[in-house]
Amino acid sequence: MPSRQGKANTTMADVARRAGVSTMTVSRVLRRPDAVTAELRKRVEAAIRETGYIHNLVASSLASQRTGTIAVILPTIASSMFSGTVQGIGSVARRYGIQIVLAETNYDLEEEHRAVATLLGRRVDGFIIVGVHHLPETRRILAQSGLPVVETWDTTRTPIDSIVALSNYDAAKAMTTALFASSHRRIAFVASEGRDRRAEMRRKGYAAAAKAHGADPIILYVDDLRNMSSGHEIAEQLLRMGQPPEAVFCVNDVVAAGTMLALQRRGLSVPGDIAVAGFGGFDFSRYLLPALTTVDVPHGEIGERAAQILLDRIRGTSTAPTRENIKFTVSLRDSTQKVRAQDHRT
Amino acid sequence: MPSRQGKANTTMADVARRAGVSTMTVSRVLRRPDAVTAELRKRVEAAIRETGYIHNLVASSLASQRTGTIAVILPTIASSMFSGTVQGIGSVARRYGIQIVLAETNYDLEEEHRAVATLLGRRVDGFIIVGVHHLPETRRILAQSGLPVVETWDTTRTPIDSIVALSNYDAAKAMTTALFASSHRRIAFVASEGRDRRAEMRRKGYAAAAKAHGADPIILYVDDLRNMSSGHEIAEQLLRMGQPPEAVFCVNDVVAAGTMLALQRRGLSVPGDIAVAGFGGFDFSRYLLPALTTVDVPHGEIGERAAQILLDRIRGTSTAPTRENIKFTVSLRDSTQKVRAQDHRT
DNA sequence: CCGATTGTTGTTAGCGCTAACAGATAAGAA
DNA sequence: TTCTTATCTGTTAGCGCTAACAACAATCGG
Repeated sequence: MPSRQGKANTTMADVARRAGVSTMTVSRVLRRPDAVTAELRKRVEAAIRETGYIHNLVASSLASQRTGTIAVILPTIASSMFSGTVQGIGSVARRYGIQIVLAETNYDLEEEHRAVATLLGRRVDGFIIVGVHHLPETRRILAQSGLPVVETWDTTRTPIDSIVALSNYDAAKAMTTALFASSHRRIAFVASEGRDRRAEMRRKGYAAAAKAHGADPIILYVDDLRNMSSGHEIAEQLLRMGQPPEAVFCVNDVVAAGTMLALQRRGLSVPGDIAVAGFGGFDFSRYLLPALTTVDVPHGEIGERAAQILLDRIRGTSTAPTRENIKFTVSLRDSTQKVRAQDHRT
Repeated sequence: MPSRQGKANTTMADVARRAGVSTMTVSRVLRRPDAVTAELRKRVEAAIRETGYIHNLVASSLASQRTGTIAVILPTIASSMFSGTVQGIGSVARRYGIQIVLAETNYDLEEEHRAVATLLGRRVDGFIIVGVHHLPETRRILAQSGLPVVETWDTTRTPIDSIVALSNYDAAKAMTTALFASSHRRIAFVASEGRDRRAEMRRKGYAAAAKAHGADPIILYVDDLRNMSSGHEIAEQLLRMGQPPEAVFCVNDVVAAGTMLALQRRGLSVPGDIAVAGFGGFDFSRYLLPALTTVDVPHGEIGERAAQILLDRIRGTSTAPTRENIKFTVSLRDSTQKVRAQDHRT
């Protein structure tokens, strides 16, 4: 019977015919070249070249029950927030010839669920998910699928499967403590109302450290944690306060940079008038003027470890859930050190 | 015969049996719900819920010869360079229920070729590719596949298929001319030796404008156009020059920001001592201090138009190659002076 | 009241590939 | 030599779904 499409694509059978072998041999040349004698391999490879054959991975996936892809589910791909993580994942995945499929949730659990469901439908071989907070329904379908899952960038006692854990709480607490140690006394925190659990944990870590130092937490809220424009809102709020804080610890480096620039734009000196700290150790932070104090997180390492754990589980090298804790570093730089403050010009 | 895997997944047949219909009806409920009577649809939907069935899109793709995915091929996904474009594509794709698969080339044509080949193997329904310069072999397999292709972020008289064109040459020329118009006389350009054609075109546009104003082009080279650290190299080079230029036009905003901050760090004033301009209109540029003069490009619009054109072609709404020209704007801001923006068209 | 039209559901035959196993051949052991 | 054993290639039977068409029921105009 003729093709349903009428437009005949080159298939493995065409290659096999041309090389005078079975399709199975062509398949082997493509997937495990060592399993075929050099002579046959050469003939098949020539036939592939001559016919312009392209291995149909859709059919291959269906037959082999493996797609050779892993899903990476992020709150956001647009901002630079997780690009280091993605790169780390990519470097490992490339080594194993595994493809990555990226999905974005916009910090929305419903969207996350939809992404997971779709990717299960596409039969990815495993999941790396940023965050540990999911809909019960999401946990259910993931567990039911039996696929390996690595959660990351947060910590929990009850991961779905494996976890590359980072304690945002501890990290924010450490930064706050360090700020107190550099003799800042009134320290505010910039947070957002909302659905980002990692941001919440940072706020709590800050509040705990503040209380431990006998200080009342001062929390400023902004809408968008991904945009430097939030810095203007912060600056306004700070200037409106009767007794502004000496230091502002922002939930991430983007907001911190925005805040610092907005303050400077209004003629204030950082850290002279107000010190500013961020979170995340984004690449640009060290180049700002003054260089931004931040909680350095090894973005690439998080991705690499998550990918390695996932791939070990996919390949069956590892069979038990793994937990790995990621270390952070409080990097005190000029934006909070009064000593080396530099003058600044608009 | 038992499953080859031993582990029986819920299939459409299970759902059909439970709902007392044929698999075809289940398939219809999933793909074109209107084509099924409400009564049957409800029964099938209930059966899907009860069994926890997940539509196997791999099998679906193989049978229907459509994957419902499009490939987006970018030089880099990590930097913020193309995140606006991706977002634009995403907003359109979501509307049509189409998934995006992202691939990264690292500005390497060989890598681009590998990405295209793999994605052809995954039987994506179409391609959006940043750039118009490809290996002949890449053009060949794309053309041979018969799939719609939209190239973008550059311009050419011989696109593979459709194009959302931006003239980097004209844009850089316009910026350079604008800088001359604001009475800068010695204007340098920051470029990279290398494989990025869009960067090359900007350099040429700059050089053309410089010559048109009777000035000798001054070109500074850096290695990495994606990293703010390049700014330090530039600052060093500038300071080492006997007669430094009055303005530096950087190939993109990241390098421009890095340069500006590196100059300021060395105690120079921008624009007082040296004016700095960028290219791309990245979000952060307006928040810098001073705000960065840049060539504003409608990132989101590029993505939206490319996606719209591609999807029209996939759906057969449009059958002929389309060309669309994207407008850019020279946004003169404080880093060079204070004048109004002007419009141009590629 | 009947053939034609429209709308809905089922049947059949693959989509293009690979797992599992069988068969063939060469190499090594007894 | 004969019997393993190891290595390579081919055969068979799906993987789970949907396009195309057939079958059937409902609706309609004359």
